[in-house]
Amino acid sequence: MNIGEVADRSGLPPKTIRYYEDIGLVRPLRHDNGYRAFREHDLHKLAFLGRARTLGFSIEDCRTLLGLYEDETRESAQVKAVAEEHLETIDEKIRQLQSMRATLSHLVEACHGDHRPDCPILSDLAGSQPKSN
Amino acid sequence: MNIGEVADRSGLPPKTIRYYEDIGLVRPLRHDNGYRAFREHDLHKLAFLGRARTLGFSIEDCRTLLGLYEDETRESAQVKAVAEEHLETIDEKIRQLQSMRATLSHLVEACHGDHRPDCPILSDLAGSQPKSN
DNA sequence: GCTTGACCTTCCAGTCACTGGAGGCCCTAT
DNA sequence: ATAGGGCCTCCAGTGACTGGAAGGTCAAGC
Repeated sequence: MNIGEVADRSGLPPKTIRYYEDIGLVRPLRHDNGYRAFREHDLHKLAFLGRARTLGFSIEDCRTLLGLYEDETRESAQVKAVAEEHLETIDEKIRQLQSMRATLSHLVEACHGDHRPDCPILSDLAGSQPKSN
Repeated sequence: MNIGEVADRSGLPPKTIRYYEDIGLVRPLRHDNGYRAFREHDLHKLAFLGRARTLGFSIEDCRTLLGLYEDETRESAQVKAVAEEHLETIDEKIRQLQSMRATLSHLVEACHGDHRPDCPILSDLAGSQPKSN
C-alpha cells in the first residue's frame, strides 16, 4: 500500500502519517523507488492512533498505549491507569472552560450590545470589581 | 516602573510581558540604560490582557478588545460580538471534551484493571465495534 | 573600590501536533 | 514526448509562551 491508500483507509492525512513515521510511531517498509510500503499491520496501527487521538490522548500516551497493545504480557491495569489520568486531564479542562463560560456569559448578558460605548465586558476586563467592592 | 514590578502588579511573568511588547500589545518607553520604563497606562493594559487571557480570549481577540477599550467611539455591540463568538468557541470545545469524556469513562468503567491483559479500552482503540456488530 | 547578587537586556531554541509549500522524482496514460 | 497525479524530502510556520545562555546594570556591603 502507498501512503495515499493508507490515508484513505485510516482517515489520517498523508502529512500526519509521515509525521508519525518521523517520530517513530510506525515503521513502514520502502519500495525500491523510495515510496513507503505499508502493510496491513501498519494500517491497523495508524487507525489505532487516529482513534486514540480523537479521544484526546497525547502522542506520548498514544505511544504508550500502542506499546501496551502490542505487548502480550501487559496488564489491563496499566492501560486503565493511562486512561484514568487522561480522564482527569479532560475533567480539569472542562472545569476551566465552564468557569470561563460562566463568567463570560454573565458579561455577555449584561452588555446591551448597541451603538453606545459603555460596556460591562470591557469594564470587567479593565479590572472593575462590580460586586465585591 | 521596571519589568519586575509590573510583573508583580499585573500577575504576568516578565517573559510574557516582553513577548507582548514583541507582538505590539504594549509599547513601554526605555530608560537610558535600556531597561523598559512602564507607565501606569502600560500596567493597566497588561492587567487587561491578563484578565482577557484567563477568560480564554486569543491574543488576536485581546488585540481587538484592547483597541475597542481605547476607542472612545466604540459601540458595545462590537465588543459583545467578539465575546459571543468566543463563547461559541468555548461551547464547542466543551462539547468535544464531554464527548471524549463520555466514551472514555465508559471504557474505563468496562476495564477491570487487573493483572490480565485483555482490556476493552485497547479493543476499542483497535477498532472493535462491540455493540453495532 | 570591589564584589556579590539581583535585576535587566537580547537572542535562540523548544514546546505540541501537525500543516503548508517549494522543489523535484516516479509512474501511467495518451 | 508530455501531462497529470502521486510520491519524496526539507524547511518554515502555527499559538502563546517558556527556558536558557551570555552579558550589561545597579545598589548594598566590606
